[in-house]
Amino acid sequence: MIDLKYLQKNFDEAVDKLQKKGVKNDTLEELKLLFASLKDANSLYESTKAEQNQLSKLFGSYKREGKDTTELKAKVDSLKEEISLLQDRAREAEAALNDLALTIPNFPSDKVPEGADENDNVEISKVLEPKKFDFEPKEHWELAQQNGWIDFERGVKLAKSRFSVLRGDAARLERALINFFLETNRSKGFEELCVPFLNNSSMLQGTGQLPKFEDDLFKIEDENLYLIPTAEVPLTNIYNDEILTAKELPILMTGYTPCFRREAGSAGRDTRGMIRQHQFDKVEMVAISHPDSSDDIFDMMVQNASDILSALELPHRVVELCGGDLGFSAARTIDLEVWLPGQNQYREISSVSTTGDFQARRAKIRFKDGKKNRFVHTLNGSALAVGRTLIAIMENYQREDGTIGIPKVLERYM
RNA sequence: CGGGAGAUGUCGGAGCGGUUGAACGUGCCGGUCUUGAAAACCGGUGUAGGGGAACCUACCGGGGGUUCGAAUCCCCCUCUCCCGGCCA
Repeated sequence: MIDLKYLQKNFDEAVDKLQKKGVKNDTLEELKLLFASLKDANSLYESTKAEQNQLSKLFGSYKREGKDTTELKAKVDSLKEEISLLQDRAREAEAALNDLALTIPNFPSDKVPEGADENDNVEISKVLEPKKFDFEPKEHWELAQQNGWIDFERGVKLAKSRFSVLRGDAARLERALINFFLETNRSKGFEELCVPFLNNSSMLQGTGQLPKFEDDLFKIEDENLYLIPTAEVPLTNIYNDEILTAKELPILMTGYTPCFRREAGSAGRDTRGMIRQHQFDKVEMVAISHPDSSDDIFDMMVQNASDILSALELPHRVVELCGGDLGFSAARTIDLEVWLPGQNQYREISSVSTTGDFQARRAKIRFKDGKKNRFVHTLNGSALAVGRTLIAIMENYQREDGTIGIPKVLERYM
């Protein structure tokens, strides 16, 4: 949730910022109007209500003193009707404002470059040189088939398209990766959590998936529950509606969860192979931080994800997302893209974002700064997407005969 | 899924329908005392919105109702706990 007071006071600046994210002026204009009309409706209701409260108090003392109350009662009765009307109006104004405000994306940070889409993202660095193959490297699905690692057909049979089954060494490798990631994150100070894979609507609103992106989620019929699209949802919302002490910050958390996505808008994209599935494993980092230290934590999280890729000896590049490519909740995002020799391109394997206080406002996560309560900053990032790491290992560690090597750091986990 | 109990501030736990935003304890902050700490004692401490301020409004799980007035009475929902069934 953006800061509506800020919007009101610095309207032009806010419009400017949100244009980077493709929000229309009209929407913000409307938001400003709704905010003003809520204030009006509220103060009118509150002052009238104050009057009624006064009279009701008076009524009490009249009764005690044995005075006649019929005149007083008549007065209050006439107020009551007016109040209920004013209250309805105030509530409507609040609901209208709230509905619209929840659909406004976060302000991009000043560091975010201008740009319309992923083509305008800025490469910051490349880490490790892609290895030269003296044969034509295969794509992961070929290797998967050859090694009996991934059973796409039976995944589809069990569920539907975009589901798959890992078998044998692939399943073991998946498990090894999860352990390796969790252990690495833990050694960097992240507490490991094991959380529910179903979260209720209020949590999904807290992190920004709802109300706008309901179509991207799997919902449980007859229950107010959704399969989580990322561990960011449960990990961030661990502190939903809580007030932390400054001493506790920063809180660094990591967790492994499967992630579930409808992929509603991506028909036809990455249909082959395991790049884009309805269910995939991911190890996530989440930080709840003091506003002053979130920039440093952001850098640390990017570095951590990159270090993990380096430890696996996987070539990758670091990319700063431009305004047009930023997600709804993000103020700033850096993607790590791993080199896939079979596809001959870099593909996203980790995405680290800071949301500033955007999610904290929605999820009401605050901390005591002296006497005052302030919103924390929340950050999240993958370290790493497990399925895509598996693919990267397959393509980067393939040998001419189609067999696949295992990264050294994983040996002790297999 | 069946039977019983409950939901109040950081936590524990009071609360005749009006001076209760909420006793008391605890926690936290400040002070006295102490070589230091503990203990003891004194003071301060909920959240959100509005207003320059005094102050006003809302909140005792959520929603509705009764009433001049509801944490307190009535109805619905949700959740939690205990007993039983089922079950990893």
